[in-house]
Amino acid sequence: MRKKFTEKQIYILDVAEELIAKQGYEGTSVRDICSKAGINVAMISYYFGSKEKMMSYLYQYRVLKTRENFSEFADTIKDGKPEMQMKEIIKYIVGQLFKYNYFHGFVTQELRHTDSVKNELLDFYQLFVRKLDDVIKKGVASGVFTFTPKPEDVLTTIIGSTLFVIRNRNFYEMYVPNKDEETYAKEAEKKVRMNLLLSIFAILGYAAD
Amino acid sequence: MRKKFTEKQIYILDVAEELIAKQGYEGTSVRDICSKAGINVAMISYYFGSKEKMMSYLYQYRVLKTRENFSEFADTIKDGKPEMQMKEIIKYIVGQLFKYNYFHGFVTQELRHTDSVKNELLDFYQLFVRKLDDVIKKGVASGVFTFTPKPEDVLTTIIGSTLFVIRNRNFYEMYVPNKDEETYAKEAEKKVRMNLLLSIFAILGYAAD
Amino acid sequence: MRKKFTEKQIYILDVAEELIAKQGYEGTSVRDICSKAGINVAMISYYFGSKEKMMSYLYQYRVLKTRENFSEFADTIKDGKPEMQMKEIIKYIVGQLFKYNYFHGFVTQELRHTDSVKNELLDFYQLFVRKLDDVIKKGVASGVFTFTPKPEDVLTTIIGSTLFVIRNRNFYEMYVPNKDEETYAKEAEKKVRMNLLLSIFAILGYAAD
Amino acid sequence: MRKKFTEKQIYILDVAEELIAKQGYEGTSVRDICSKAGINVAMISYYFGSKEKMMSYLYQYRVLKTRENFSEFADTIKDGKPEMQMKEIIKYIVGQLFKYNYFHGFVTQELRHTDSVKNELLDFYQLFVRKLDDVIKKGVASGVFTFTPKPEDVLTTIIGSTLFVIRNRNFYEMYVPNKDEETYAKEAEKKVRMNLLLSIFAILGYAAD
DNA sequence: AATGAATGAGCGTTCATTCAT
DNA sequence: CATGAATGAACGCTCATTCAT
Repeated sequence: MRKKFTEKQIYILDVAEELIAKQGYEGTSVRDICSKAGINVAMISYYFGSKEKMMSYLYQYRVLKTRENFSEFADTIKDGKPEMQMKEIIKYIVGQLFKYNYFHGFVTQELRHTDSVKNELLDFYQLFVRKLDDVIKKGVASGVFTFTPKPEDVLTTIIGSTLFVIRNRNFYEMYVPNKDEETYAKEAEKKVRMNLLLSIFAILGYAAD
Repeated sequence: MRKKFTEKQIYILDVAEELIAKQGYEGTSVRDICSKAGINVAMISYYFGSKEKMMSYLYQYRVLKTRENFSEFADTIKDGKPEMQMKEIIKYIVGQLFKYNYFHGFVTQELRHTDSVKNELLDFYQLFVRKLDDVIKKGVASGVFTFTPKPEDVLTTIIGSTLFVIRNRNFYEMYVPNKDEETYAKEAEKKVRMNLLLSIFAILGYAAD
Repeated sequence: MRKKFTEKQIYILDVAEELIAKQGYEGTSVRDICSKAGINVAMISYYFGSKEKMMSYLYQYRVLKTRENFSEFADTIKDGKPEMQMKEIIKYIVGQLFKYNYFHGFVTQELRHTDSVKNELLDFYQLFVRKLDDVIKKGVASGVFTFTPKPEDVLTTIIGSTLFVIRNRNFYEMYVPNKDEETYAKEAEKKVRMNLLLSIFAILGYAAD
Repeated sequence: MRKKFTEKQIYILDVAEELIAKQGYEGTSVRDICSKAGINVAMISYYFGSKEKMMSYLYQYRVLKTRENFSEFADTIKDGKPEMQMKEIIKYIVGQLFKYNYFHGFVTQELRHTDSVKNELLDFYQLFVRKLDDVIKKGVASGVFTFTPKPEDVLTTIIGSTLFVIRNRNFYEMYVPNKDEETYAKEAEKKVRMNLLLSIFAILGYAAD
């Protein structure tokens, strides 16, 4: 059963997420979070039980939101052609990772502690895998795709490449025209998306006509 | 000029690397490291000056080793055909990441502190970019490759996908036949390598004959 | 503007002062102070920020108190005759040094660190110098004193002699009749005061009639 | 029985004395001393047994030297008139304190630990007390002095005033014409000596004619 | 006779958490 | 419901000292 969060709790989770993504879980003290959030140091234990539980709730909360979001998204593309669906999925995943990079930045790094929680991420990834599987199969059946790469590998390429770009900004920005804080993210996102589109459509043996 | 390390220092760095990769820099105490290494708590300050300097040395040491290793590798493939070279590069990078995943697991996460050090990593990545660029251009010139994807994007796909697999074992192991501790790594490495080969050769428009 | 201290802070400062006067700043650990005060080791950082800042506050606090105290004292003698005033000043300074010897015991020894703080002590000493100057000049003008020794030298003799007695108890107690813990201080104070009265009135060429 | 010191030990003691006088006993680490002396960190334990014992030896050594020195001095004045002797004693004590202020600067501050050692200082002070007593009595007998102040009080005034000046340089230098590092000490010494001469001859009721 | 590697204890400080209000 | 004072444990580090050579 999942926890319902109050507005204040959500606010704290947002602050915590940002700091933790920047500084790491251990590198972010409860005092940091509370100070930035303008609340009492005792509040995190008070609201969430402990720092670690807060982390768990933060995780839960973001997964929940992302699931809901993905459902909505899946709906919007359900009637499209496979190649369009694939293109939209790539765009969606890349976009979400860039938008919530705070979250995804720590999700695989900081959750060393809570194994239970990892299963939720698993379920979540499998949502994507299943969706990709559908699209690939449908495309192959309709003849628009030639090959059938494993959906988990396609997902791996999408998420892996995007996270690498996000986490290695000082590397990737050398190849991105605009480097100022505001536009970099947009340019980088575009570049990695283009790369993934080419790469994945190539491996699918997409026969554009 | 770079520091030379004694055997004992290297031993400590190895222990530290493993723990830090698992638990993060802040999550790994000096006491943890010394306890696991069977040495006195004072030794890290004694040998390296401080925990942070140790981190820097660890980084330096591993980059140094990897550079040397890459030079040797580059030599062994310098006379091959482009498609063979590309295949070997992919195999090499994936293999190195799996072998030294301890190191690469934290390299982009834990080095928030030392900007100077990031530049070394940058130089290092650019070694790969240049090599990939050479190979792609040569392949296109000789007609074996049809397209010219950006080398930085190819590198991004290779490293990103591999790290994702390494860091999300509990996801990827669902699609890997053997899951026991010993053989998993080997199987996962093979799977991700195959995926990358297909993916990158597809995007290169490789015309096998 | 100066910091206001809570009762608990003042209590800790008192404990710290006593220990530091006995054992020196470096020789007194935070654990010593907290243990004697019956509080947690974290409290000194908690209340004062750090051990060093605590030292600074301790100094500030005592100077403040002593200044206030001196103002009151100066008022009580302002209408007396110069010889009476001089006598009272000597009595007052000696008395204060004996009473707050903990503080004066370290004031010139332990404040190697904080130059800023030394200026406050300087101002403080100059208060005495000015007052002594007034009294001497008035006494000479009225004919009750014959000579005009420098006020800074008079102060030097008063404070120097008294501190020497306080700090070299095992020397001075040989010449003091009662040596038990309770009465020694009183006897020693009386003896040094008598010596200073004789000495300073002699140098002033005091013509008693 | 007293220890005999080798040249190297004396050298180390000299270095230690200077540092300890500046920074205090606790504020001076064995590493500081050894580093400044250009010797191995283990040497202090090796030569003296421990840091604390070294301190004790340092003390012993300086007292020994000062005793010998005083004997020589006492000889040179033994045939003079009491007023000349008194003048020379004051000059001698003040001079010694200024010359060996390193030593005297910590003698009453840092020897909190070693009670045994304090007795030696006691003996030493009593040498002065006896000498002063002789001179005073002789002067009174010969009619050149009128009063008989206690010799321990005279000594207290001499040592106390001088040490105060040495330890509170930033106070006293306000009243000293030359303040540069080289000449300050000389000027301050002269000023405090003049003050003591006036003060003590006044209290002795010295009838110059 | 002297070294330098290594130790264990203790340092000042910060941590997440608790508790009385 | 929320606070802020207070806690004990752990942190990275430096200390005087020891020990094998």
